[in-house]
Amino acid sequence: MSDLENVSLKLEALGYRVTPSRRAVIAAVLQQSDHFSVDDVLHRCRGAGRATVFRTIRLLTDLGVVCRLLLADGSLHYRVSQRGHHHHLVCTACGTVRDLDQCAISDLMRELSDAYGYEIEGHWLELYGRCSACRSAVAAEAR
Amino acid sequence: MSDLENVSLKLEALGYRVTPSRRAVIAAVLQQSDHFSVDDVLHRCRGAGRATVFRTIRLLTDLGVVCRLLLADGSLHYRVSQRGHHHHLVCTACGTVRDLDQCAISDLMRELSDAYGYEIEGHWLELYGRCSACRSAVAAEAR
DNA sequence: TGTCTCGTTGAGACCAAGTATCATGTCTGA
DNA sequence: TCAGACATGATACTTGGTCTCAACGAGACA
Repeated sequence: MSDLENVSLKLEALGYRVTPSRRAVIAAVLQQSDHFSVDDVLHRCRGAGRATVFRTIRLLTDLGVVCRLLLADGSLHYRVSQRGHHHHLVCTACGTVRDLDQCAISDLMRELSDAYGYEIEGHWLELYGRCSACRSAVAAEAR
Repeated sequence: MSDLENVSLKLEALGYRVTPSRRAVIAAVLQQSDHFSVDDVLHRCRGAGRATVFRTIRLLTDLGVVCRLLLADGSLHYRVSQRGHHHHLVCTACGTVRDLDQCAISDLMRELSDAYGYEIEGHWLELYGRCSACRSAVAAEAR
């Protein structure tokens, strides 16, 4: 079963209609190999209106099909999400993103919860750096 | 020496002029007991123009006098910063913010750096939850 | 078949946050 | 005194997103 059908079934199961516009947006989103902005999706499905694209992406975010990604410059992008809660490691040079295998700070949250008396409900963590490929490219140039 | 003078000296040391508009913005920022938006500052110093307020707050951010704070709803606020790099614990009920004493994930970053071959340059971490006061208020109501 | 309901649509107005531009004012150092 | 740099406020613009609204269309039901 394709990803598109998978997502369509998810939507239908929750009582949402799978309209041609929604299919177009979902297909455009699933085509993206890396992270993307709403604008990228808008360009890929000219037929669908701005509002529809925003609505559908929000829907996909709520469903966990895509996740939000805060870039180092503060702009908000999206990314197809293969798993549940996780974090990102963003290369500031080439822009590629790696998902971290699991939420790396659950222990930390327990600690903080005890130390400060907070009941921690959520968090936002993004890490920025240079991937090994970009580092070796820079090293090669320097030589 | 007051905080205002302190910041003024910092600015002057870096070659910036301390103009009446800048003083007004800095004073308005320092008056804020908790986090604030640019709009809050705009309301407090009517004399200064929008652009000047934005410019001055960016300057203060670069100087480390204020830090940026991402709220749970995604909106960007600012907060007077008493220390260097640190993170925030935001109460989603009453909105108060606690600074974490130190960067809590430096160990984690080393681990990830080794595991993924990234040279980690920066990160963004915000934690959201309910403070002990809000939790006990809810508990009292439930009784 | 007709019609009613309700989710969905696209267009476009609107909003908030921030930046760019520009004429003008002010400071500073020669 | 004067030129040049810095800073200003007003305002237009950009970006990213939401709201509104009339129209559409699928499904339920008589």
